[in-house]
Amino acid sequence: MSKEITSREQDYSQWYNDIVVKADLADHSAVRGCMVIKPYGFALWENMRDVLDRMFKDTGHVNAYFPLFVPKSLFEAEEKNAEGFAKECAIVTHYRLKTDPDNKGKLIVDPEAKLEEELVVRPTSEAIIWNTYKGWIQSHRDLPILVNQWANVVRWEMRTRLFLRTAEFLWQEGHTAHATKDEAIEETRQMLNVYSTFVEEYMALPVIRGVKTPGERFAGAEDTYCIEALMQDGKALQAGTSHFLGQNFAKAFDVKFANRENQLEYVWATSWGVSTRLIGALVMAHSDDEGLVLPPRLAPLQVVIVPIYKGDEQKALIDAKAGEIVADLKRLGVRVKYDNNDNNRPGWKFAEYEKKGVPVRLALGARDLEKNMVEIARRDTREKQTISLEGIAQHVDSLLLDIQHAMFRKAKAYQEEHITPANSMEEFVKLLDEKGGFIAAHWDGTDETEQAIKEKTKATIRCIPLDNPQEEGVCILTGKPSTQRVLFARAY
RNA sequence: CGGGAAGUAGCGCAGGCCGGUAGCGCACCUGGUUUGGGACCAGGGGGUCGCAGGUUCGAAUCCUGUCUUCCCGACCA
Repeated sequence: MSKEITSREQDYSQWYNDIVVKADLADHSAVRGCMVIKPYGFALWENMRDVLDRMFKDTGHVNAYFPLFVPKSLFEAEEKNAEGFAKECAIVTHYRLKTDPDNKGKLIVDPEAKLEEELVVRPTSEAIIWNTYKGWIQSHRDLPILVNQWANVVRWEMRTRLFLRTAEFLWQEGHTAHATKDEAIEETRQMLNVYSTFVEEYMALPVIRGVKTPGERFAGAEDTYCIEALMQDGKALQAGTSHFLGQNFAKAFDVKFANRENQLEYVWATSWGVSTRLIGALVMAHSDDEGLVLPPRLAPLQVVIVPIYKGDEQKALIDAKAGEIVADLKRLGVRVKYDNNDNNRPGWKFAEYEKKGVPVRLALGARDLEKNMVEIARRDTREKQTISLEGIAQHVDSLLLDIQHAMFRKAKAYQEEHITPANSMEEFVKLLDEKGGFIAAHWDGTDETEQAIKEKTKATIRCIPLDNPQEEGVCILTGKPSTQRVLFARAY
């Protein structure tokens, strides 16, 4: 049992906080609700970012950068979007400080330096981007525009948690413009697929792809598609969203193009994003009471080699052998570290690298060397075995792939076990309290019913799955007819 | 933003009622012995007691304000 990490059983929230801090992913900062992402956590984000960036480029997108500040008049142009974010905006009202005449050495806001128009710190960039696109688009030949930006955004949250909900976070936001509705819808769905592929194949986390109900939809969107993942405590987490924005922003910012018949039409839009919240999902989906468990494809460090020796003579021999293994692994593209720091003993290193979620550990001692063997331990199952050093690099490389797949299968099995049908409110509440996970239930399709269920149970409709089977039934709350089950859950 | 708890060395905590030299464990530094699951011995360094005011001869301790974190609630496209 870890000395530093609260067990999941004892306190799931504290367990999560402990992992994030003790595995060196992030820390609280002096700014309320804002975190410092530490080098190890940022390395993880960089790996995620690099994979996603490649996937975006492979689907024809290019990167650009738009300002942090949005003039209030632009921000309010798309009314629904503005209203949706109004309550959580940070606003810049002044541009200068001055020395406090009554309190030497202190600064005050200079009342003379009030901005004529306030600047909203972007909670998302649709407004500034669509204002810009207006100047980029005249003809159908200018379309589509397929732009992504990697950026920070600010949402003034009341209650924050590292990675899951912070006042400032890092994300990418794709903003595309299209000549036709169908093409925009196709883009929205394509990016949803990019996200689900990334989360499943790289994060080893199965997701449900679906569409949000009007009540859960992005403000200003016609349709919000999402991927929903399940955490170990049975709560759902929205891992990514892709919005079909219709012509809402084109109309708000007057963005028209001349079609082939030289008639002016409003442009069709999408936006889509994933954030550092994915790191929170990764932690909560796979980790255990010993610490972080990382999927090999994203782990900053995939393999650590720990030497076990008595005296400098043994150490020199082990150093030499480990050097060969490191070189072989690097040739295979494996991210490996040989930790022969003499300040810590092997047991300490074992615990340390388990805490940090390194997928594979090799322990190499004098005894092993004599027999040409090595002890190999996998982080996901914590299994250990002693195997031959012959072909060790290839063995490790294929073990990394095994771990990647095993982590996905385990999470997939958990997800499948936690999608449960309910046919009455009693059953629904009992399942929520005792089992958690997604509950598939009939719903009459109204916002009122959705809200009523939320107030009663804290569960929300996470999504209506794509390709959802159609099935006659009655709403669990109102008894009105329904044609399909939707997925409810308590969520982050 | 409401209700509760907390903030003292890098980390975890004691001290606080009852004001009077700021402590313990881990970590850190030096030396030595060690090294197959979080080593041991000896010596040593490190603090504006979250911050700002106030009471007092004197404040970690009492009073007021404020900031940050955690838990519960409200909020969360």
